[in-house]
Amino acid sequence: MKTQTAWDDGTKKRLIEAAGEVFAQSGYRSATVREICKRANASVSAVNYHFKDKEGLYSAVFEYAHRLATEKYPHDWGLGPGATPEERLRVFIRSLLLRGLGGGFPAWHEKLVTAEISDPSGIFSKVAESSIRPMHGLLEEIVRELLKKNNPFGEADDETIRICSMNVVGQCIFQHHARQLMVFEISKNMKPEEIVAISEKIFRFSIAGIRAIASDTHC
Amino acid sequence: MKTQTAWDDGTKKRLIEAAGEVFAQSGYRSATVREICKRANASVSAVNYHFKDKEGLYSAVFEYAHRLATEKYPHDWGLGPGATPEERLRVFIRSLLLRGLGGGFPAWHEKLVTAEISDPSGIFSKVAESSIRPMHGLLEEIVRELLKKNNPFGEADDETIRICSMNVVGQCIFQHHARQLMVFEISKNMKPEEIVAISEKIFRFSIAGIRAIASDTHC
DNA sequence: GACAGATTAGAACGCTTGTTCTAATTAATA
DNA sequence: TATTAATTAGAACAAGCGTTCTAATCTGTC
Repeated sequence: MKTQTAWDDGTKKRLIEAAGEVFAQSGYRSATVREICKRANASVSAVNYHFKDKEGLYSAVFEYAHRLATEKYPHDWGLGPGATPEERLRVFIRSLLLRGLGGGFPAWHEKLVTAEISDPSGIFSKVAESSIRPMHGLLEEIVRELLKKNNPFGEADDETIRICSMNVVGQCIFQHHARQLMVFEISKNMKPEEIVAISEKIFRFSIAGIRAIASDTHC
Repeated sequence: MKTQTAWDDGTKKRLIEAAGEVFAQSGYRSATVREICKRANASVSAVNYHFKDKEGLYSAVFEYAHRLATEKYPHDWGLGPGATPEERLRVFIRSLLLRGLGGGFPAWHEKLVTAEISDPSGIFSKVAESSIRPMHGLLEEIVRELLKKNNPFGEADDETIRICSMNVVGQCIFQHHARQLMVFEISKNMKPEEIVAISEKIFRFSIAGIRAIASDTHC
């Protein structure tokens, strides 16, 4: 009766992880179930049995990847409630980069996101709402605090907050894009120290940028 | 004998423009020749006759789009040779955004690039080298001057220059991504004033970021 | 060992893809 | 007008896709 044991070490997990790689590399439409099953050493009927659809498999992959990624690299990396917005931004950027640029299992989560961005499958909208939205909200909250802190008299409008947030995310996402383009094999993963070094540069870049924008708002 | 007249107003041009839209929206693999031909009011054999392949059509589209985009929005927007690097960066960012966010024909060029980034077709590497490389080189030259200008004693290494350049491009590219994700219909184009306003914010953000990075380099 | 349910293997089906092929049509020249 | 080449239309083809189906196998319980 303990059929759930299969989840941890059975074909179900193997399928999810193989699918994650393929989906991340090729996008939803271009990925084929046969390729996924071949990598997972499973039969094509297994995906139908466990997930009903290719679409069901994709949703499962996305949820699994998101759970793993945020467990390993949370947005608030052991930060106390009294942390300054600067610290929170630094940690946010570092986590986002570690999640996407590192090798191994949680690596293809961000690649999945970026693949979805330029070739929307439609499934994304339903599934990713729950994973993207709160992340986005957290970042905007950080940016709002930073803007207010650096210009207490001016009022930061939503448009300004949104653009600053997008600038931060854009810098991080583009790291995946560019490296995926340069290096053909996806498995070429970077050392954590390198990733942290990059995130530090992006952090300083962004902090200065936000402060500049803050002092631009007519007070 | 004047068979080249067909290029300007014949099915060849219609095919290219229809293909541009479809490729930009769906990526190379997901786009179908039948859909392209339907939009262009052409027969499926026309693509084979004029371009030999789906791949040939793609290459033609890319070259055409790149030519149109850089003609309409050059990287150096009527700037004299004595322009400051700050001015050149502002113009660079503005052109990049106008090229990608505006509606109409040159709009899908950048979308093509971003689609290619996350779902590389392999054709890209050959074709886009000539369009991406010089753009990238120009931006790195601007960044190098800015870094040196803001810290005459420190020497800016290549890694720093590259990351700053990537940050600038990442912010611009992400504007396409995010808006493509939010708004489903691709034809939802923005007004030029809005685009310029965004580019101005990104410029101030980036200038401040680069200056911060410059003063970080150990002198 | 025997039975029942869970799981897998692999062929089969219907559909869509890119490409090719032949006949029809158009355009230009003499 | 006759002839020749350029272009188009639309059916046809092989390959690949996601999915479904049935028989085989495994797994746990009596």
